[in-house]
Amino acid sequence: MDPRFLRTFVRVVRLGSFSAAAAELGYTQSAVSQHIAVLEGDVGVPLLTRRPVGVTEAGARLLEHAEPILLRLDAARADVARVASGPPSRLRIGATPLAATFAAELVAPALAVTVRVGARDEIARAVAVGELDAGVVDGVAAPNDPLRLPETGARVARVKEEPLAVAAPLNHPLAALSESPRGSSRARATPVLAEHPPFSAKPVPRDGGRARPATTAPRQTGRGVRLEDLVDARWIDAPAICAPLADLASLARTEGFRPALHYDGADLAGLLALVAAGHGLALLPTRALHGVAALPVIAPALTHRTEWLTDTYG
Amino acid sequence: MDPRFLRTFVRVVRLGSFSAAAAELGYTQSAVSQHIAVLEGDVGVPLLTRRPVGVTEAGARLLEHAEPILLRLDAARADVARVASGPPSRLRIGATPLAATFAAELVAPALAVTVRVGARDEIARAVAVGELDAGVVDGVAAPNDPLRLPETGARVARVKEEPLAVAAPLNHPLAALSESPRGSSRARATPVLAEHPPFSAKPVPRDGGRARPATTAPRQTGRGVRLEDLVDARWIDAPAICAPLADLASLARTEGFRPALHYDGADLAGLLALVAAGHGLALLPTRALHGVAALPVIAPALTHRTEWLTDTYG
DNA sequence: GCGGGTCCATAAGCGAAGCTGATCGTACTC
DNA sequence: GAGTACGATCAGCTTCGCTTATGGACCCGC
Repeated sequence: MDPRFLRTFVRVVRLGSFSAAAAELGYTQSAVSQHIAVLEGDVGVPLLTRRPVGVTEAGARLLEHAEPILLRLDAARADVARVASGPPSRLRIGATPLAATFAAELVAPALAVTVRVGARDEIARAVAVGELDAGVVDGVAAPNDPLRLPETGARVARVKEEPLAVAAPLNHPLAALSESPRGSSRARATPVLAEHPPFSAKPVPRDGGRARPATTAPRQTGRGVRLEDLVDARWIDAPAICAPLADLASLARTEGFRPALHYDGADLAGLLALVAAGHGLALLPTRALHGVAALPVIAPALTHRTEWLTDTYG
Repeated sequence: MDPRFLRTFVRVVRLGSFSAAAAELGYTQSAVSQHIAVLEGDVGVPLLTRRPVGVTEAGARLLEHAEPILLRLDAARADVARVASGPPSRLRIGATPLAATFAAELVAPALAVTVRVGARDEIARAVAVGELDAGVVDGVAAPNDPLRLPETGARVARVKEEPLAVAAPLNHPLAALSESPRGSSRARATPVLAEHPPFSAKPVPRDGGRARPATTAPRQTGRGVRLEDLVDARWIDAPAICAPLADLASLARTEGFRPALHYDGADLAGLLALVAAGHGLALLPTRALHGVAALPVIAPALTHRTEWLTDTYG
């Protein structure tokens, strides 16, 4: 179970080829073949099929352990390197597109700061591995539920939760439910802060003392939409921005959300324009909506959550 | 970052001695010294102090990654071995003392079953590593919060949540608050099942689709006690049974729960006898109480949670 | 203060592990 | 049926990691 072998195993599976993996990893094809042979000899069963290359059942089980293990090894090295190098002179921050607005308001302007925008898991990995000093990521989750990030043992320092709404064109039949029908004026949502540490000062270990309120958030009972009633609506899937529809199925415990339109960009404005033009609905934090109707989501209980990830010096 | 080196690093730290670690691991002292030297050369900073042996800051950071990594490696091997060996003929179940009662009611009596009782983390580790086929563990957590178990990528199949109560002698001044003052009759609590999978059939990946209800549990507003009002009471700490007082501090977000009596056993009857005799209070699931007053806990929101851990064949 | 004991570091040597380059076998293509 | 692509296997060499042996620092009893 040498991590080097696990690494080549993962790469072989990803590329579907021994030779290609060898090329990427800087080995000869022979070495890769031997790596896999050693792993298979170790566990006693074939992990891969050959011609074509594919994972066996046993290989699949190994694979779902191998990636977190390798990630954690990198995180360990990065963590140690951080204490060795002391507090950084410049701050590298990563953020998901919607969360990027927080990066500005949270950073002390003392240091040279660079901000990198990327996908959620990518940011989380980069923070774990030390490429970034901090990250701000967002996503949809049940209230007080942490976002599901790669397991790195990283820390979540601050948390913010905001209400979610379904973005719809202003002339949508359900727009009457909108919290405050508005034109292009800035949305005036009242964010529901998680009660506990609304931007607490002290970093909290991710799995250890994960921030958790003793009481539950106030239950919204007023008008709004139930997501399951919108299963058959036209949805715009914008996975780079917020709540990929594929994830929604498990979050809302409802099958069948199918995208009518796939939006591959990371910019909010383009998505909102599509919504406003009636191409479909999108699930977004209320705060982010303008120029469209915001239908509050009353069921299931979901919030838009923003987490601030740091290493120890964060 | 060879896992073998990490393993000896962990062992050296635990034993505080190179030589002792070498003896336990079947190496020579020289090999252990070289292992540590290689690790230190790899990361570039000292991980240990010598004479006396202790962890440096960097070493501490490595240590908190090393143990989960090693555990996960064992889990990976065990997971692969399981698919290789097919469904087991006999079922080995582990359980924490209070959860053991569930093991009986949940197991199909088809297979030869052995039950092993142990501490929570020990059971979770044994399941991950394949020593056990399933485990039933319990603990105190905020509603809908998972128990904090070692990270193994294991699965939680079923979940049960029950109300908690403070066990007090029947003549305790607060006993009037008791839900139903009773003598030695069996407690008649109405367990609050987590709404989602009240013993659902399908295993759920621990971090993936972790069971999470869309709505929040009904809020108990009736009479009862607030834990913070009992900070200065005499508590019996029975960490082997339920809710070590040390953990309570973070769960209840209240410092200062100090044990007046430390109970080192794992049997409930002995603990209840101590409570009944007035030696102190204990926090336990209501269902487990008899012969004592059960003061419902109204704040903070905590439940007694039982989780059913399985490998894939569970 | 000195000898002995304990403990970790270092050096030398050796066997095994792991990588490369070359070759072979097989399946697919045209 | 020749050509090509890809993985398995073999031989040889380098490197790694273990042991044995030794060295140096600290502690203790007398």
